[in-house]
Amino acid sequence: MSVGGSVAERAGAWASVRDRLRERGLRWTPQRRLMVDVLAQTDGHITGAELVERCRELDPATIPSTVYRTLDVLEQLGVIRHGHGRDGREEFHVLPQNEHGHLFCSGCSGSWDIEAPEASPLVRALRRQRGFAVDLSHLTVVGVCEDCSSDRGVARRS
Amino acid sequence: MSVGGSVAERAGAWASVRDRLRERGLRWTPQRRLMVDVLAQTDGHITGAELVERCRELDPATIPSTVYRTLDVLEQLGVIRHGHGRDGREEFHVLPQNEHGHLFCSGCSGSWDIEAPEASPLVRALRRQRGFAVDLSHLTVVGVCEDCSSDRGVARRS
DNA sequence: GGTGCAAATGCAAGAAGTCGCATCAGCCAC
DNA sequence: GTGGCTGATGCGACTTCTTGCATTTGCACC
Repeated sequence: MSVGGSVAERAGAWASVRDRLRERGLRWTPQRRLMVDVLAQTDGHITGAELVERCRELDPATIPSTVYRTLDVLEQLGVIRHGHGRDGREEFHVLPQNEHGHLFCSGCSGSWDIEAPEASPLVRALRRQRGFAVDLSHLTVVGVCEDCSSDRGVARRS
Repeated sequence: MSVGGSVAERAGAWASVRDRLRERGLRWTPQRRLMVDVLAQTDGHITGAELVERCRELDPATIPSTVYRTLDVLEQLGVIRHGHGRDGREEFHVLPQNEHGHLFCSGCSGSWDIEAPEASPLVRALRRQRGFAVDLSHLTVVGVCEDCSSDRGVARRS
């Protein structure tokens, strides 16, 4: 499920999608090929709506429900991982190498990654006290960043 | 912004909404009165859709956009606070006394509260390292609970 | 009790998904 | 190369909000 970091390894991960689908009795269709092409050119994050739009640029016949269903399948293969952004909308991490969460500022709408070491106090505490295994890629922490709190307490919708 | 915990204090908090609105030049309308009535009978959490439905039971003429707009206003008064549930849908904490976050299990869809002490390792770390002020009421941690991880790794949509 | 202005409402259209179902088409076996 | 099984697609309807705009109405002032 973990995928390497070099350009070649990333390309390999995408190239293997076709075979990984077939191994599971799933199919390699033109629509899925298009989506994989688009995702292979994407770094970091993408929302469902953005992906639909980019696919439509290449093939205007793209249907949203197909895109969302294929995203579910690709998530099962581990090549993407979904989370929820600051407004609760779905967001996908492409080729999640190092699982990470997100920090959102409700003042300036800024966004930062939270790497595993930074989250580990919480992750460890929850595991120890509740036996709960946190899905870090799914973690979104909302609050106010340093810059915004020194400005003033703007409380925008998040 | 913080509201007491006894029944009388809670009732008082709701009763004061009318005057708190007027103080700000805002209005007390039949629609808002209805919503406050419904919320006053609500413990803990409610989603926007649930609230719309309950209001409609009492007044079938209830319009969703009015409800959502009023929720924004009530949040500014501090009597509710919004967050995002496991599926990213909006969820409101009614009369937030002790700010808390949520833990969701993607296996069994179970939900637990995270109180401040439990989250404090993360909150403190982010404040110290980044000057970031976490909004705890907005925190939703997704993962797999003890029971589900001992069963097997069911990976349902979250 | 009336008047006027700004706030709220109602309505309609739109965004972002989600779901059920009939049809289509990969792909495995022959 | 063909056929058939089953997974995938396309489509339409629905959910949950969100936003713009015309109309209504609360309420402060006279």
